[in-house]
Parts: sequence; structure tokens; C-alpha cells
Amino acid sequence: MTSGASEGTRRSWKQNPEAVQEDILRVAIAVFAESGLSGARIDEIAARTQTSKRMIYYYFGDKMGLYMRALEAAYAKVRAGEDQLDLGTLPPDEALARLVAFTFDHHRSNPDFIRMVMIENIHNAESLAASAVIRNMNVSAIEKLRDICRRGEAEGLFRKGLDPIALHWQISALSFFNVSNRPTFSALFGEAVFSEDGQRALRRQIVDSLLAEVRPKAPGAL
Amino acid sequence: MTSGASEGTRRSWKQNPEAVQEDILRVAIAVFAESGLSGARIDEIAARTQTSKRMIYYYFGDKMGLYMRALEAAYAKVRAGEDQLDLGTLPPDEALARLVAFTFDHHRSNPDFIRMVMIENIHNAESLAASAVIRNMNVSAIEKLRDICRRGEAEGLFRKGLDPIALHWQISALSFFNVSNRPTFSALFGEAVFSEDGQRALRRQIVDSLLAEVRPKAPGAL
DNA sequence: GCAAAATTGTACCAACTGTTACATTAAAGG
DNA sequence: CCTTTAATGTAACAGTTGGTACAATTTTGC
Repeated sequence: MTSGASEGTRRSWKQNPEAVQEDILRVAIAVFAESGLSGARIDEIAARTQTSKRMIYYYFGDKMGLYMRALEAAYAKVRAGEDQLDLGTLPPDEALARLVAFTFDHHRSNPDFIRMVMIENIHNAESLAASAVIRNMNVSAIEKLRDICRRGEAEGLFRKGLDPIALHWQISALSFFNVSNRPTFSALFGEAVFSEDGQRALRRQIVDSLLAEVRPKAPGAL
Repeated sequence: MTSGASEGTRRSWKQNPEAVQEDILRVAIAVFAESGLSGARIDEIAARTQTSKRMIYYYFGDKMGLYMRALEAAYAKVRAGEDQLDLGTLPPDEALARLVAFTFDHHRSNPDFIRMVMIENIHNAESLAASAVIRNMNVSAIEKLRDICRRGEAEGLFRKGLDPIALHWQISALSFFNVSNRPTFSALFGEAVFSEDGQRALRRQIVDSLLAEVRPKAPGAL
């Protein structure tokens, strides 16, 4: 709490509302992801912050308010990362391959987000359902896939009648489970699948599998 | 404290330790699955039981002891259900198809078990790793797959070098996610995937996909 | 039958934890 | 400057909750 510049002894503080809120949200995501909704302690969040418990209640009202804002912030950060991915110029099959591989890697590098979604599922997605903010963020994820499907069908590379949502379901399932269930899976069946080699093989497998799925069923030879 | 001498009715009770413990475990699974480890309240578990809070501590020591026994009981029940499935006589490809479809359905009908595993993953599988009981139960799941792979390779139906654990990973991922992430997924992308038709299509898709994966890569036409 | 062990009932507590009342200081407006 | 409002520090409270002390009752061992 030492303000460095001129007068050191005077007990004073700078005001910086936005930085304070961001600080709180950053820590809140970490703690909620770590301990769950009921498991997370406001005192611990406060302790890991540059500010005090008082400010959490000042800005976020109560624990649920903080949780919802943290959930929204977690989604926002991850979706922003996803928007970095540009598939517009690639041919459909390469675009799909790249999207799958990217999703797999992206989930791996955002374990806190995965854990927030796990927690939200434990609570039946009540907070998520109540947040229009989050719902709007997720249409773009499907739009990407819908566009790929449309182009793939138009070029005859993909079979007709593909369901972008079902495809997204499959991609999400494999990429999500890979992070969410690592603790139990590796405890029961070993760490091999999660080694560098194992993960590389898995990602390749998933990409190939998805590509095979969208290709038109060849009646004769290829 | 004082003897309840008011009414002459003698208060008496039957002893039935095993039934009491089973009752407690049954309720504990439900409540832990519903509210998580920190979210679950011993008082609520006791209230939904035929017995009292006192007995929970008498038989299970503390909350963590109860949680671990509940986790073991949940695993035991589900694995017992899986052992009903007999694949010994089927040809390998049909056996695999049946195993995948069965797993998909079995997970759907055991949401409490899925939620217990979710909770365990949130807590980094610490209780699961500490339970030799559970670890022993899960070898058979892999053995089934290993046997199918062995037979499939021997008959030339499957390609060589299949990894039973990686296969199990894929089957689990899709079947698990289907239950675990239904709340968030349907909140964001609609319920269609989880309708009867949607689930049938999904299961078919998964089975086909896995079968295609294990088949030898045809160099020429089929 | 009887003492010891096992099982259950009742009431209670100590600690934790979300939340708030009150006081104080920094910025904004005029 | 001075008033008002926004932002922060300090400390405590009230409800909850895991856990227990003590007693009563049933079963078991002999």
C-alpha cells in the first residue's frame, strides 16, 4: 500500500476503479476455478487481490454477483482468443482441420475456463442461462462452422445435411474432456495419453476422424 | 438430558447397521452429486435419511470419509452395471459397436455417477487416487477393450497397433460430455442435440466413427 | 443373567464465512 | 474553497455448519 512517489508517510491511496475491478475478476476466476462456487472463499479472493474484501462487495454486490461477472469474464477472454483464428481463406477441409486442432490446443491452454464451465454444469448452468452477454458471445463459434459446412457442401467436398451444432458438439466433447477429466482419467489409466506424444496422436486422431465424418460417403472407389 | 418421563411410551429402536449405512450412502451420493463436495450439507444428507446426523459421524467419521465412501459406492454401482454386458461371443466389430452404444446409454442413465466424477475432477481426483478400491474396479473396463482389439487384429478386421486406452478415452469423452455438459451446451446451442432424435443420431455417429477408426486403412478401394 | 461393546438420541458448541455498519479519504462539480 | 459523491479502510456481526460430549438403549460374549 506504499505510494512510491513523493509523500511516503501519509496514509493515502490512489483511486483506480477499473484496475481494481479487473484485479478482483482475475483473482476470482482463479479461485472459483480452483475451489468451485461454494468452495471458493471471499476472504481468499480478497487476500490474493491488491485490494480488500470491502471492495468486492462494493463493486459486485455479493458472491453470486462476483461469480457471474467472473464467468462472463472467463468466457470473454476465451472467445476473444478464438476470434484470433482466421479461416476465411482456407479451403473447407483445411479450415475444419485447423479449427479442430486449434480448439483442442486452445482448451488445453485455458484450464481455468474449462473448470469454470465444469462448475457451471454442476450448477445446471443457471448463471450462464441468466447471462445474455455470454449467449451472444457464442453464436460466432457456430457461425464459423456453419460457414465451413456451407462452403464444403458447395464445393462437393462435404456431404450434404451436415449439422454444424452436432459437429461443434463433437469437437467440444473431445477437446473439453481432454482437460476436464484428466485428473480422474490419468489416475485410473495412466498419464501416457496426456504426454506430449499422446496428445499429438490424439489430436491427429480427432482431426482425421472429423474429416472422415464430413466427407461424402463414397459409393464406389475414391 | 433429563429423562423424558412425561409419556410412559418407551422409546425403542431396532438396530440394523448395514441398512443404515446403505441408506446414508444412497442419500450421500444424491446430495454430493447435486451440490458438490463443499456445497453438500451434512444436515441435508441426514434429513433425507431415515437416521440421524449422529450416525453419519458414527459410521463415516467425517465429511471426507463419507464422501470417499460415497464415491466408491457410486463407482461400484456403475461398474456392476457394466459387467452385465457380455461381448465374448460377438465378432470384434460388433462387440465394439455394442460396447460404444452401451457406454453412451449407460452414462445417460447414471447422471449421478457422472456428476460425482465431475466433482472429483474439480478436486483433482485426490480422493479417487487415494482409493485402491476404485482403481481395481477399472482394470476390467480396459480389459474388455483390449480383448476386442486383440481379436480384431487377429482376424484382420482391425488395424494393428490400436491403443485400448486411447480408444477408451474417445468412447468416454463423447459419452461423458454428453451428460456432463448438457446444461451449458443446451443453454448456449439449444436442446435439439439432446432430443430423442438428436441422441439417436449422435450415438449412431459415434459408433460409425469409432468403427471407421479401427478398420485397416484401405490402400485401394473397399 | 450380566458386563462389555455396539448402536442411537439429544443437545450443544466453536469456528468459519458471507455480509454489513461506520468512519475516512480522494475526486468531481460549481 | 466547499459541498457532494465516489472509493477505501476497519471492525464486527449473525447465521450457518461440521463436529462432539454425554446419555440411553440394544446386542453380544460368556
